[in-house]
Amino acid sequence: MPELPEVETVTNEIRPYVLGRCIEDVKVTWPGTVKGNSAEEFISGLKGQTVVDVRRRGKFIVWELSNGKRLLTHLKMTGALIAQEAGIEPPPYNRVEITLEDGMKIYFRDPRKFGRMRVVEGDAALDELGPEPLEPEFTAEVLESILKKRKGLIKPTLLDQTLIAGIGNMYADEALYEAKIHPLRAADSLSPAEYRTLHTAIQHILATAIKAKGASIANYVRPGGELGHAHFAFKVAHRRGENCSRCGEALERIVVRGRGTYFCPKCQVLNVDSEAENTKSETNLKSQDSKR
DNA sequence: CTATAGACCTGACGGC
DNA sequence: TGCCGTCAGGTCTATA
Repeated sequence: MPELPEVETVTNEIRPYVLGRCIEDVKVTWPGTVKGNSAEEFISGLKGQTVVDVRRRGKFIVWELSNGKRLLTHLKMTGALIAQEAGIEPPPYNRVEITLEDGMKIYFRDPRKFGRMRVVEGDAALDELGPEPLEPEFTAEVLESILKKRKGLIKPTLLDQTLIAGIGNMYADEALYEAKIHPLRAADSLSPAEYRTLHTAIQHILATAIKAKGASIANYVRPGGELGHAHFAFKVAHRRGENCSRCGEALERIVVRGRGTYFCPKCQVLNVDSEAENTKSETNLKSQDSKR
C-alpha cells in the first residue's frame, strides 16, 4: 500500500523519465481517475507542457509544469506509475497513458480505481497537508504539540494527513510498535518521554523503509517494474499469528476505525500508568484484555 | 470545531 | 473445480 516511503520511491524513480521532457500526448482510459478535472481540462493542461520538477508532498506525487500548473497523482491503495518504451503492451488495469517527447510512455496502473490524477493551479490541495515527518522542522516538540491537541485514538490520529503528511496504516503500526505504544491510547495521553520515543520511531521507520524502496504489499510496484523490500523488515504489520520479535508474545490484529491494526499485546500496554505499576503489570494486562 | 462510520472499488485468498 | 464470503485500506462525505 503506497505510503510515504513508497510514494518517495516512485517519485525518485519516475523523475529521470519525465524531468525536462515535453508531454506529447495524453489518453484517459478510465475517466474516474481524473474526475477532479474534466477529461478535456486534464488533457489540455498537460499536452505540450514540459515537466520542470518532480517532487513528493505527503502521499502526492507532484509534477511541476512549464505552464505553471501541477499534475497531482495520488496512488491511494493500488495505483502505480509504470514507465515503458513505446510499442510494448500497456500494463493491465491501465487508467491513464502519458506519452513523452522521446516516445517513453508513463502509465497509471490502478486495479481498484481509487487512485487519482488531477491538474491544478495553486497550492490549495497541498496546503491542507500537515508537516513532512522527515523534515528537520518536524521535531519531537512539534509532534507532541500536534498530538496533545487531540483526544482521539493515537493510531487514527497518526493517519490524519492534515496533522502529519505521509503516514499510512502499515507504518503507523510499525512506529507504534517500535515506540511500545498501544494503538488505542488517547493521542493526548502520552508521557513526554513517549512523545520523544514515538518521534524517533516515526522517523526511523520511514527512513528505513525509503532505503528499502518501499514495501511490496499487495500491488506496489516501482516505475521500472521492480519491487520494494521494506515489508521484510516489518515487525508487526501483516504479521498476525507470528511472535513478537522482542518478547515472543503472539501478535494480535484488531480493527481500529475500520482499519486492520497489528500490535504486540505485551509490549504495547494500554494502561497509561504501566511504568509506575510494574509489579502489577501482569494483572493489569489481563484486565485490559478482557475489557476489549 | 472534533470524532467517527460508511462509501468507494476489485483482486486475492480461504473454506467448503 | 468452482463458488462465495471476507479482507485489504486512503481519503472523501455525511452525520452526531
